[in-house]
Amino acid sequence: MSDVYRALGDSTRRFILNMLKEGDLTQKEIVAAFDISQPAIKKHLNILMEENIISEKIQGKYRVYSLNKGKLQLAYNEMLQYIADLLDNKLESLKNYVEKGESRDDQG
Amino acid sequence: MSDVYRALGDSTRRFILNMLKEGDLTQKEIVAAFDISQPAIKKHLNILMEENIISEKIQGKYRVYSLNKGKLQLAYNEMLQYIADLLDNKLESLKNYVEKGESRDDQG
DNA sequence: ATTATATATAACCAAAAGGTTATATGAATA
DNA sequence: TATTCATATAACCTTTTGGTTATATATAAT
Repeated sequence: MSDVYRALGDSTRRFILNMLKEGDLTQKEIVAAFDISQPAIKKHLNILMEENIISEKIQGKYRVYSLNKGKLQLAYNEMLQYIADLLDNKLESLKNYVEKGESRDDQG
Repeated sequence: MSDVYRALGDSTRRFILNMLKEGDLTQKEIVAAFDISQPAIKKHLNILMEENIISEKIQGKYRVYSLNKGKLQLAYNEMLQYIADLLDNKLESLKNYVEKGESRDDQG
């Protein structure tokens, strides 16, 4: 299992991902959304890129960042599989659980 | 949001959870499974207990740890929900994905 | 060509995380 | 009772993490 936990383990990074959900953004735009410095944001972006959760495209003097949804989906599946195995869960009920937050037929 | 990312963000702790899936274990047994010291393991156990992902039962001189499956499921649900929101995920396709490991229709 | 803008990078810092050893304590056993 | 075993805890160390400021570089605009 890749270390998506690390990448998602920081609230600034989670917020960056939330921003990128709405659409691609330049580094400048991302920096502007926070109270921390450009190098600090850059480090977060680097971490997200190391985990392949976002990717970077050079556009002149800009760096445009976008969500790597394929990778996120893989991460999602890995985690879902992991928890399903761990709990001997029926994927069906887990699916409901995530989607609706309901039907906790606790088969622990 | 509780700090599940922190609790699950360490591979030693995830391994401990895997061990506890098989059944309750004493601290001694858990320590024996790793190359790190008893106090180090104890710290990991404390973190997992702080997040209520495991619980401890005193049995004489032993501490018996058990997985709190309901809470673990909640923790994973939280993370899965976060990623699902990022992806606007249809969980139907994910079901296939996990079950058959196929159909990577990269919708990046 | 000069200046301004966007980003990259180096050097540094404080706090947190994960580990250690040494030792105390409480329960079981010889 | 003395000893051993399982665990707890204190003190400490190193590395990582998340941040800083200062400065370099590359592109864009004057």
